[in-house]
Amino acid sequence: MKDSVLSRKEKIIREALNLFSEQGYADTSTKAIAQNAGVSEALIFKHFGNKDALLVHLIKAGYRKVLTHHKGMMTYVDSKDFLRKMINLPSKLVADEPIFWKLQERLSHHPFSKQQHEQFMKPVQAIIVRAFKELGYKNPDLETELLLIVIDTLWKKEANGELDHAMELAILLEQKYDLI
Amino acid sequence: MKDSVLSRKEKIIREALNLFSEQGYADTSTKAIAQNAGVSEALIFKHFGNKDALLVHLIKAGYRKVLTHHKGMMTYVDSKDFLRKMINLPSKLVADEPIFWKLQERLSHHPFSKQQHEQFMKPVQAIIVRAFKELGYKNPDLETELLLIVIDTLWKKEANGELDHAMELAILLEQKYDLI
Amino acid sequence: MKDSVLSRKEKIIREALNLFSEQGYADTSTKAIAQNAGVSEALIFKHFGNKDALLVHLIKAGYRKVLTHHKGMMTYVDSKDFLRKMINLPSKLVADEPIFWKLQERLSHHPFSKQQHEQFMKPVQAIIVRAFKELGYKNPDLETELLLIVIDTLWKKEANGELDHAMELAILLEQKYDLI
Amino acid sequence: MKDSVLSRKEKIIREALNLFSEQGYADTSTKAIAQNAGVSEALIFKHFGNKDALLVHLIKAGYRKVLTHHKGMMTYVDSKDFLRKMINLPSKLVADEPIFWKLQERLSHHPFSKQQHEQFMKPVQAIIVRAFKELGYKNPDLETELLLIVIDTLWKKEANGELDHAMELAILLEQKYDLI
DNA sequence: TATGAATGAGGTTTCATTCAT
DNA sequence: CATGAATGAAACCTCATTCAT
Repeated sequence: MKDSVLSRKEKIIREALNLFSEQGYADTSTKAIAQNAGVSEALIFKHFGNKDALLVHLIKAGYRKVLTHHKGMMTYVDSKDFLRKMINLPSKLVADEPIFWKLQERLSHHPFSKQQHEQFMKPVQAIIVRAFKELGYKNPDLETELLLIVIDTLWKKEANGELDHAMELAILLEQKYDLI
Repeated sequence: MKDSVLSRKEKIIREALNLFSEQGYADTSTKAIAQNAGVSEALIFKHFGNKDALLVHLIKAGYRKVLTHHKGMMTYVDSKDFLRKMINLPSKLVADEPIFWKLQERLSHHPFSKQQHEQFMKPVQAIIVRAFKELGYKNPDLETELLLIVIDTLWKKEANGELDHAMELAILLEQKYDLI
Repeated sequence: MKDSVLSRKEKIIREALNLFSEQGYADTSTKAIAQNAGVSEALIFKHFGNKDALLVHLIKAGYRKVLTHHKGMMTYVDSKDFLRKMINLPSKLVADEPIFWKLQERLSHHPFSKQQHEQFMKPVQAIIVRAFKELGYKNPDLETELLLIVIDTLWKKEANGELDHAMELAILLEQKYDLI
Repeated sequence: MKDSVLSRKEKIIREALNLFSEQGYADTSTKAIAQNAGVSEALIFKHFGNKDALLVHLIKAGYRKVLTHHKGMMTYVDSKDFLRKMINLPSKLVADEPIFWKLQERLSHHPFSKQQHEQFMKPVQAIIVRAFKELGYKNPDLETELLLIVIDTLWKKEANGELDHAMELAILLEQKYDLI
């Protein structure tokens, strides 16, 4: 729609994101990206060097945006508040950058994608453990692992449009953890 | 080790399974499969027609084996017993056919893989709903959705060797659902 | 002419030799080779792996042929005889495998080409030194270096069709070294 | 070191000379030249039109410099003196413009390079013939051809750093032609 | 003068697949 | 049943070059 105000580089980024997230990395040719972006194939390589570097750029840029946007989201007020935030994080993240998270889900086996996601999630883990501890849970580490599993699937399904009752599920979880 | 007693076709199947599950479908060439199987590339096409049909064969065969092996697993004795079975299903499945489930996880976006998995899981869903109903849960559908989410991630992580405390997690879940 | 009796692989070899020797390695595309050989481009890679390996094959095969053909040429009867042989070697070599030596000249900067040629020439050097010693030359090493320089240019020019009086030059050299 | 006092055009010339002479013409991209020169790729085309014209410029400029520098070198005093000059020409030339002669050697198949070199050498040939005639050689033309062959290899090897005993060889040649 | 942005043409290589034997 | 020889199509990428600024 606002095609004309996007630079060619931005068009490439947009179409690469779209195609990678829909068809996967291997099944998206640089030619297809170029055509969808209305740009010469060579320009992709001028801007990003090679196909993999384009993907890496997408992922880096995505996490950068996510981090600046959700900085406040990670702040710890009290244990219950934090767990509530965690439970609702998937919906918020995906609502903000739906295509990026779809990409992240589809490419979860790409080494860089994997690494970045782990790096993004690592700090969270420790805080969840702390929260469960404060709330007197018997096995905070295991509780954390379980919650992270749920969260992990929540954003993946949501990004894929496979989650019909995201909000209800969040509420159910909040009840189960007695956060409400 | 028992290379010599495997037919050429079986060798192809074995190596295709290995490679697809490790590197994905698109990143595994028929040449690589043939080489690993010690077989001519052409033989793959004699036996399976084309690359996609080989994958379809793998998936069908996998689910066939799973179904015959775990028929009893699905039988409904009582609600608590069934939920317990469901919670422990991932570990059992993956223990039985680790590579198949790794494949299934890696190829979760392949249309046939997806379809087969849904078909495999559909019958279960209804029974879980029933179990939750019998146990007096307020929102059995939502509870089912949540449990299925957990189960889904359990087998995926387990198949990928990313689950360290599978058993403890199962026990934790059983406690949470008051099954123990 | 005898196109029909040449295998496709041999046709590739023949045309690669022709084109590389005429236009150089970098300026000869694999497509051009394939077209001249009446063969698909992919076949080049099936047979040789990559373009450089094709060149290496050409060079190796060339020296193999040269060595088997000129084994006797290198035998030492007496000093004068050997020097005479050396002086006439260029003409003989080029007469036998003109295109190969043209290739060798054009590609003298390619590392493998260079290496193979040095390896081919090294044994000769020592024997020439010995011959000059036996003939009482004051500085056999330097005399050898000079003779090798002449020989080196002789085959290069001859391979390039730039030597009009090869035989006369050989005779002149034989006179200068008092071999006649 | 004196980077700052070189104009951009001169930097291009310098780096093109370096790269062409080291890697050859086809294997040197205009991008590489621009990067080494710290200059935009487009500037090469502003200054020289196209890649080939840049090479032609290099060659022309090289011979121009060589000619102005070695004008006296070609003057004929007497036959022996001239032959002595010819024998020592390679060392002198290469000492003066080592990279240019390396370029000339590497690009000996480029039509313009070839043509210029022939044009540069042609006048010399006639004078060498005259010198050999004056010295009473039986076959002055053939003697000239041989001497030119030696000279040709001398500067090529010297330019390539493959000549260890240039001076000794020159002396040896002077002795052989009785010039000392 | 100098550049950054852009591209068409072409390069090498890989791929899934076919076919004669 | 099994293969070796062969290929068309397409992949990623590089190149010399142009043009607006």
